[in-house]
Amino acid sequence: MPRPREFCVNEALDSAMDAFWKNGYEATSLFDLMEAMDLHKGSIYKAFGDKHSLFVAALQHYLEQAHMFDQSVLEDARSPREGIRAWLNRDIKQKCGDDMKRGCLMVNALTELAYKDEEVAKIIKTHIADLSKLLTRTIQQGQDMNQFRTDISAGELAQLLITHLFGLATMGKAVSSKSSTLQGNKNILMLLEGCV
Amino acid sequence: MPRPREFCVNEALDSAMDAFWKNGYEATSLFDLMEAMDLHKGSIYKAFGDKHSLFVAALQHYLEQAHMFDQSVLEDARSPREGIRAWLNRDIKQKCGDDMKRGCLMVNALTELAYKDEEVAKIIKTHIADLSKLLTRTIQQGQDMNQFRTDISAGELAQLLITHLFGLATMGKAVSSKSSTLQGNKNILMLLEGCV
DNA sequence: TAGTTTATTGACCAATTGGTCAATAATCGC
DNA sequence: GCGATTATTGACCAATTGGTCAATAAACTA
Repeated sequence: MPRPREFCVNEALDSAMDAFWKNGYEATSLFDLMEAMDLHKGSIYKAFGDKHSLFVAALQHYLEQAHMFDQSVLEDARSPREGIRAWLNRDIKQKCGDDMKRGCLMVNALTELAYKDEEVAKIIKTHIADLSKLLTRTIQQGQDMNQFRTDISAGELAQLLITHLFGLATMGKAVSSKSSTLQGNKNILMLLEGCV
Repeated sequence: MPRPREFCVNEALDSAMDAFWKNGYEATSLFDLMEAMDLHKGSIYKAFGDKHSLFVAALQHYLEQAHMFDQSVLEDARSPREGIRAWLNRDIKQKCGDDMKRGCLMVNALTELAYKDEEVAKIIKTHIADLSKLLTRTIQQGQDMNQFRTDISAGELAQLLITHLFGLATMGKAVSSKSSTLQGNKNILMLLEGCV
């Protein structure tokens, strides 16, 4: 009985995500969002609530995709070592173009908002914990197969990897070269292997 | 012959730096700055120019202090390995309290602004290059003294360390525990040492 | 076709934004 | 004390901010 929605919620969320991704939360105005989503103010408020709720929705949208990606990359690999390598290199071809400069939406949000925004902080903490579990499991398997050093626990190596990824997302905004990033990832893998 | 300034430029810059550090560039309003610096609008504009110029000045103020700190920590250490260890742990006592959540002003600025702000991006690129030189020199010395692995070049290890530090600055905003950070730094040092 | 329900639209709003400027005040050399 | 020079002050501004709402439109059911 109601009048149906004229736009696709998922597509609109994608567009909002892109806008926030490039310019951050504060610097993205409602006007920017209207342009990006191709919607009028009222429609945005009706469908997503206020600006902050929209941001949270876009962030969660992003994290869901990221989690699915992480999971499949790690689990579909031929070996734990291959999985970690693929996970590190992820979409390195695109990421080292201009896109590198927008970094990772989660890292951007963490940096810009975590200090004062508990809701965003909590969402990201949960995602980090999930990712940590995923990585720890893979590394554990790799240790069992003698692919990774065992003098540092799987959990701690996972933590190191996540910190490295966060660093990469930031570093890419200043210096983004495909070859140096690839080289860096290769080195990190060497460090993980230790003395065989 | 002129009327002298009533405030200390350095102190005012410190206060502006703190304000930007906590809340970022966009989210810090002129009003916030007026309160933090205890100055009227006109005085700020007369002394520092517009908001962006003030931010750049505060950032440079921060980076000068950081560079002096990095330099002294690395060069005053008893050995290269000790230097890197001290550099990693830096002010870890304060950093893991509530202060951890504000992260590093440079990393914050890079994340929030580099995508669209060439001036800020350039300043940070230069600082990273300087820091990289400093670290590379120390690591090189450590390699010569057999304190660090030599199968990865000093420059690449330095790059890895900087990426790790950037990651730490971000990670601290989500998960900041003194013990886990210390443990992580210990692990990174182990990785640098390789098989002796 | 009438009625119910929800979506779209754009005019509208108060508050805040970054920024300007003319009046005033303070210091110095003379 | 006078003039030159610069600092401080706060009133003022246009533009933009996030957000609301009443009118209109579209779909479905009955």
